[in-house]
Amino acid sequence: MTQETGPVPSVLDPEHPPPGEQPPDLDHCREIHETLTILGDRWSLIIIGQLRDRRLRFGELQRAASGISQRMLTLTLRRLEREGLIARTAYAAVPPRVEYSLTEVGSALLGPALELGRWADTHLDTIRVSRRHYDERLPE
Amino acid sequence: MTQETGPVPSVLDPEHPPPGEQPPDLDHCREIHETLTILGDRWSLIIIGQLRDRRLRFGELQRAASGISQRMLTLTLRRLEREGLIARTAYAAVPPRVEYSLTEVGSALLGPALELGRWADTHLDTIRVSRRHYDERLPE
DNA sequence: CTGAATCCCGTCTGATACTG
DNA sequence: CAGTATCAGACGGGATTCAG
Repeated sequence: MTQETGPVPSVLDPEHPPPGEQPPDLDHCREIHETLTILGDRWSLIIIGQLRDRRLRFGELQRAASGISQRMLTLTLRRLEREGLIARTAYAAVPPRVEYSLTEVGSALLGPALELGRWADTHLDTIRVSRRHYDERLPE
Repeated sequence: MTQETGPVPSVLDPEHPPPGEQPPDLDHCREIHETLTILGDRWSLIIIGQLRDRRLRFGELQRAASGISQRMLTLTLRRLEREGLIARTAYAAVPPRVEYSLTEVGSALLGPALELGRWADTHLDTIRVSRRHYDERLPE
């Protein structure tokens, strides 16, 4: 997810806007898609996870999130900073030193992320099997 | 998220593969990214939400998920079926009648989705403000 | 060390038209 | 009704190069 092509539709009941009630019901959550737009990319959650318990410098982050390119690290950090999920601290020094840390909002995301992780742990194997079966049935 | 360009890195600690312990720790979850790849697109969660408590026909789904094109509905349903999150039942009749319903795995996703919804409800306003501030500061 | 700029490709998505 | 086929645009992400 990821492209923004029009107005964000409500995830679970696109027809009825959320009435602003307290318990987020599956029927009144226009925001889940917007949330997925925020961290549905390849790197956001990885970065957030790395920053979970300690602030890190740019280079540390790049090494920690193995495989990310300099470009994508920069872009992802900028966006997460813009959304207010991480904080950027630059020290006027030579060589440059920039540290990133989680904000409260960003930290609050760790819980839901864990929920997703549990679901994944429980069902991902089943899903992989399902894919294989599906692919084997079709080409016949 | 969305593109699959290489081996899926662990989300929260890409360097260390998950040792296969029970409590999914933020450090031992290689799967969250794979999960986000599954439902990080624009429509998957919308479809799943619509199927939460009742099976729906193709046309009903398209009307329920306002805005989705026939093409994207088809593609999304196929993928979700392949992952085993939804089940497709076709009735040999004229006119054709196809119904979609959640599988157990798909239903199990509703909980984590609600968690994300709560996070969104709590913090999304803050995030929107943060974006505005960020955009106002920069262009100066 | 921390980034910005550019080029390039694959994918996601929508619009439209056609079919059993 | 429930799709399939084709076209075209937007965006994500990597590689590489340059700069403060």
